[in-house]
Amino acid sequence: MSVLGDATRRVHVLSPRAGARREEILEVALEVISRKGFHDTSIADIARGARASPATVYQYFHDKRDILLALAERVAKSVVDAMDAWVPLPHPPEDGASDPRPLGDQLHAMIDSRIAQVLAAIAANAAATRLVLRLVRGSDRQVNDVMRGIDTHVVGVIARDITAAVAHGWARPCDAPMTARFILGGIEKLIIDALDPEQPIDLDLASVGREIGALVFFGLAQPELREAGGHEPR
Amino acid sequence: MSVLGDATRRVHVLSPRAGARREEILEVALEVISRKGFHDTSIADIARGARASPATVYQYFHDKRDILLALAERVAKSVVDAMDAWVPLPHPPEDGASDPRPLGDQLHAMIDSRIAQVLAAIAANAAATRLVLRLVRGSDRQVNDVMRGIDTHVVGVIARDITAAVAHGWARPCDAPMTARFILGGIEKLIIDALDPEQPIDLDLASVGREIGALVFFGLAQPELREAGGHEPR
Amino acid sequence: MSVLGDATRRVHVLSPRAGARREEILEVALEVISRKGFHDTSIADIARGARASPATVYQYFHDKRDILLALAERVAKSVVDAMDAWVPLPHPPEDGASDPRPLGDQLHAMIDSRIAQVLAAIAANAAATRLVLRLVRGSDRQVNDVMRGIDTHVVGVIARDITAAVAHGWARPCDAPMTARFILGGIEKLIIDALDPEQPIDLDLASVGREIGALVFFGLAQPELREAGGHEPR
Amino acid sequence: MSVLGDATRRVHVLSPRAGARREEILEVALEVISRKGFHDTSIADIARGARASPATVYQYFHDKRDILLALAERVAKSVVDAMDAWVPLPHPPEDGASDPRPLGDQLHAMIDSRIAQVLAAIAANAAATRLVLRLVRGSDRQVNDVMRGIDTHVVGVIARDITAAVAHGWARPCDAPMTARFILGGIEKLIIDALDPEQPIDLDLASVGREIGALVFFGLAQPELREAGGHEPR
DNA sequence: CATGAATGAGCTTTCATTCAT
DNA sequence: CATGAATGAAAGCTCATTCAT
Repeated sequence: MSVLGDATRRVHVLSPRAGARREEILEVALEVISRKGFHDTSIADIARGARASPATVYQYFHDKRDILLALAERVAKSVVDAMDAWVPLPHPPEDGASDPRPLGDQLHAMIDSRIAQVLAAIAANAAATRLVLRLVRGSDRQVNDVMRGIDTHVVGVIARDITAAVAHGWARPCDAPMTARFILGGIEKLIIDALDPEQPIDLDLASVGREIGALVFFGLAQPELREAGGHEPR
Repeated sequence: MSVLGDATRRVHVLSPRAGARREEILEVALEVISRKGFHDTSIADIARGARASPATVYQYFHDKRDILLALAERVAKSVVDAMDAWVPLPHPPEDGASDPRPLGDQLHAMIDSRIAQVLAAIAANAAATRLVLRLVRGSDRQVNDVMRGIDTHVVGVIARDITAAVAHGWARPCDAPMTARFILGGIEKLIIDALDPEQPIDLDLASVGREIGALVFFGLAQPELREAGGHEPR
Repeated sequence: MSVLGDATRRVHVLSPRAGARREEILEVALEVISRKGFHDTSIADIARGARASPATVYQYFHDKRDILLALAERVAKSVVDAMDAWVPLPHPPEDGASDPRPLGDQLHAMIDSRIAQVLAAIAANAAATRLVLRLVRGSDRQVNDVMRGIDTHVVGVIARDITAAVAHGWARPCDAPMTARFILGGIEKLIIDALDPEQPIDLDLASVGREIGALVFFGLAQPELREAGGHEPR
Repeated sequence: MSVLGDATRRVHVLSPRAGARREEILEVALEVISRKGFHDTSIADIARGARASPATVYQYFHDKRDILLALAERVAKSVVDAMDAWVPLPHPPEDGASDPRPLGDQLHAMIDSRIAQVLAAIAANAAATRLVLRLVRGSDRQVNDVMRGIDTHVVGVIARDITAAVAHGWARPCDAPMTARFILGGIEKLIIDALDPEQPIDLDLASVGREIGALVFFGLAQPELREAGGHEPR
């Protein structure tokens, strides 16, 4: 059920030094592979980047594929950690207040903030994100599984938010997982563009958050909350 | 400005017979590459599929890359054609009517139908779609350009719809291109899943269209149209 | 049951030219491998010997191991053919004669001639023999099987001779397969020496035949035949 | 003239502790190499078996080849020792007796006993034997020399026996070295089969000794001794 | 136009061996 | 004395690409 594959495959427990070296190589691999793609990256490329010989790389990884897998698992772990961190957020906003307007505003603000958080996290890990977006539906079974795992996890968290909102009467009933997937896909698409090295559209994260937030808010909120939500988000 | 690269690269003007052979090879290439990926597909694979020798393939394509490019352009052309066909749709719905309710319904229905059209087109060209989704941000410059071209075109058409709707006062003001891109990304994500050969979620196109249509309608429609749009779309 | 593996593994039916090239490469491989051993022979070595590039070698053989296997099968075939050729020999010598002496002589002569034939055949195929003797109990399963097949076949033919001789009352009863194996081993040992490139004992085939022939004759013949068999063999 | 290479090559004089470690490593090496073959055994394999690191192995052996050489010399020493132990046996059997029958019997029994001894020794050192039989005509000059040395020594001992038997008038005149080599080869062949891990023919050492003993006895004994030798050997 | 044959270039991978700690 | 770490060197293998027929 875990998104991460078991790491017990690693030959031995690595000494601290060796662990650091391994990490270093992974860092380089992430950078190069996310830039050139897996197939166009040779072990020599990675070794060169880590100022080591190809043979050295093979002391830390069993395979070329093993590097990719380690990378995928690493990214998966960081994504899962990040998501788990913001899970507790959706507490019922201001139950004491009777005025519906603030509620709508609060909901809208909450959505905006979520989206902004995702965008910020992604912007901070451009290489990893690029890797993930390149790896989508690659040809390696195990890596695919890890990637699907990330996806499932993120979708799950978003869907849970939506389900909660529906349960609270804030959002209209809908197919939460499908909607979550749609929203995630939309966000990813915008990010792919922002990360495109050829055409660096200087994506203004704040405005993206506002636009998408509005779409999602109005698209999902119950009528009585909608009227209030249009003003001054964030 | 054209999405398609110029075809003057083609070695010679091909005789009708030869043109057919070329098409045949492309057909095979599309099938194999969309299934195994570009790097894991060898010229021999393609030649074998076309019951020809590798050398023969080189009489129709200059490069391995050239095959991919031709494929991309082919797909681009078909996408553009498809999009151009449904562009004329967004005529102002029932200008004569003064009742805002039908207008909301009509808008909602229109959105649903658009989405359904896209989904249907994609479902009918699974191989091409898989290819496109695998090719996203590949490492080849020219192919990238073509892919971006497709994207830009589709986004443009959607954005034009949105802009029109805003102009007509049906939709609230928004960043049309960004919103269009978001919507396209969402749809693509759902499709990626549906096409995943490992986990063939039998995607019910009708229900997808309804869900996404609702989200988009409520997300974009002006308040006075919204109340009416919730019923019986399609 | 056949000593030879099935040759259906070969990718396609080879054109005459290609068949010749393949044969040529095998020839070189036989020479080099029998001289340097399998592990110390690189594909480059073989390619060089055949005035081709390593890649060319791979057009005719799937593997490095495949070359060895083809070689083993080739040798197996030639050995089997050779053995089958002399099988018909052991017809009952001179049934009409009542004098036991000529019978002993004839038997002894027959044995000598058999041994001489084997030695001659081996001497004529020094490289193949060296290969076989180096390959004994190698680490490849399939090659091992082929080698064992050769062995079994040769032992079987010799054992049949012995069994026949026992049935005719010429030889004393004995464990024919074990005896056959012992004789074969003895002959092989002498050959190994003769082929040793370091210490080329100029093995006089005639004298070897006489010595071993005598040992075998006296070792197996029935008492009444023995007395006669000591003179003028061959 | 010694079968053993000179041991002066050893890097330093080893302390008793170190000598034991070296022995331990050799033990492991013998086991692994005899099982997998020299080329398919890595230093890491040996080190792992000895619970040491590859670097440690290099403190006891100069080379990978050096291990093999040490192993060969070790085996050579043990073989020579074993042979030397049974050399004194062929004392003239019962000179006082005038009856030729017991003499034939005794000779036959002696031969059987010799063969049985060899077989027993080999059965007790399966690994070493397997190693020797795999090493036959390998590609290393020095190792080859050692192996040839073993061979020469064993052949020499057997040949001396034969020569003595001829001198005593027990055996018919023959080419003793060649005959000795033939006999040794025959025995080796039977052993190779018995040790084949794929096809473990449960070789009954007693019956092998009897069969081969009879063949050798009848094959070599003078006519007047033969008649007597057929009964109850051993 | 088709293709059998050949290959240069390059890649992944292994392993004996060294050396600073 | 032991070893973790590093690597030079080489091997096997693949494949896009060319060319004479």
